[in-house]
Amino acid sequence: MRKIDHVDRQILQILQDDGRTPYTEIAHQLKVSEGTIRSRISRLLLDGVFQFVIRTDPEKLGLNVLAFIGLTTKLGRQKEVAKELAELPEVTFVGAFSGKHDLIIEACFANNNELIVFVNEQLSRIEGIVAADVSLELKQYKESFSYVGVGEDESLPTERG
Amino acid sequence: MRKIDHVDRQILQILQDDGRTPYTEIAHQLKVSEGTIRSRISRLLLDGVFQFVIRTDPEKLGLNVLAFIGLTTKLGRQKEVAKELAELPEVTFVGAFSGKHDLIIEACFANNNELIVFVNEQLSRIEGIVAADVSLELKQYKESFSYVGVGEDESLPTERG
DNA sequence: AATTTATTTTGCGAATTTCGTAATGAAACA
DNA sequence: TGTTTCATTACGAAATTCGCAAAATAAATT
Repeated sequence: MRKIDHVDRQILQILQDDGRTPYTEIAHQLKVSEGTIRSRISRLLLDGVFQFVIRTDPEKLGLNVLAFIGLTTKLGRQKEVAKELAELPEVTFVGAFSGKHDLIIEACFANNNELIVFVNEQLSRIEGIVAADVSLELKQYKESFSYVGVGEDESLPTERG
Repeated sequence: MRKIDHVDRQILQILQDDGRTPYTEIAHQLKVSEGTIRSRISRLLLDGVFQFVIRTDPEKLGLNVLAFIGLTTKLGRQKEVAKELAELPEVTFVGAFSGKHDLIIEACFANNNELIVFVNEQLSRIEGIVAADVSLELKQYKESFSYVGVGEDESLPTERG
């Protein structure tokens, strides 16, 4: 995979704000040709560095309850539990972690009742979940889906499988 | 705000997979005119239902360490702490929660060392953080940035401020 | 250092998409 | 039934994307 240089990062930065910014516009901002932007974007896409998506506002879709749930799983069942959870549409995030909880998931619901039904009925049905620690989101202060600009170029180690 | 109907949801679903799908293409798939797609999308954007963004792969950007950190804050300092945290580029998510932790944040780093430096130097500098409970992400099983298709239309309560 | 080789950038014309806008159609209301 | 409102459609104009070949750059080799 080719190294991601400063121009690439600038492209990503721009697309972060508006994923539909025309190539011509990006080209103009970065003072290169449209073809350059196009070839770089298609390379970044090919390398799986980023993808075009949309970000929806859960509240506007009627999902007013968002919860993080820390799970303790029975030894040896973690992976299976994770995969089962990932199948559920309410669950928007599943990760295995070190620390207090073996798995942490994020899920969203229309209301508190749906949440409690989820915990009591859906989670309890999954074999291997020992405990669930629910945290209800009261207010969101930040959420960024793009990691551009965190560790700059120099932090990039040479290569990686 | 106008009700989000099935066509809107289908549009969002398509854009979820590829945020650059042309209006003409969506129109063709949904068997309506391009103008309809265009007017619906601009309305959804105006209503803040969604926005065009990109999703970058942290690993491809050299960010191999992702952590969730549960924070306990001093009573009355939660909001200020949250705002300070939101300013940090490493921090990609900040939320206030009910439950074990007052705040939960997500942050990413190039390596473990940067993480420990962050916890020991950045977090400790913020006035009002009582305790930090770090969970290291070992594996990610699912992450969806769009909530379309969770609670279908019928789950949408009438209106909301 | 010179030459080859590989890669990136640029510059067009053609195809496609988006945009502006006015006409049409459909639902809500009086 | 007539009126108002709002969504959909149609279509030409403007802008964007695409395909591709030439030029420029960078990297590798001798």
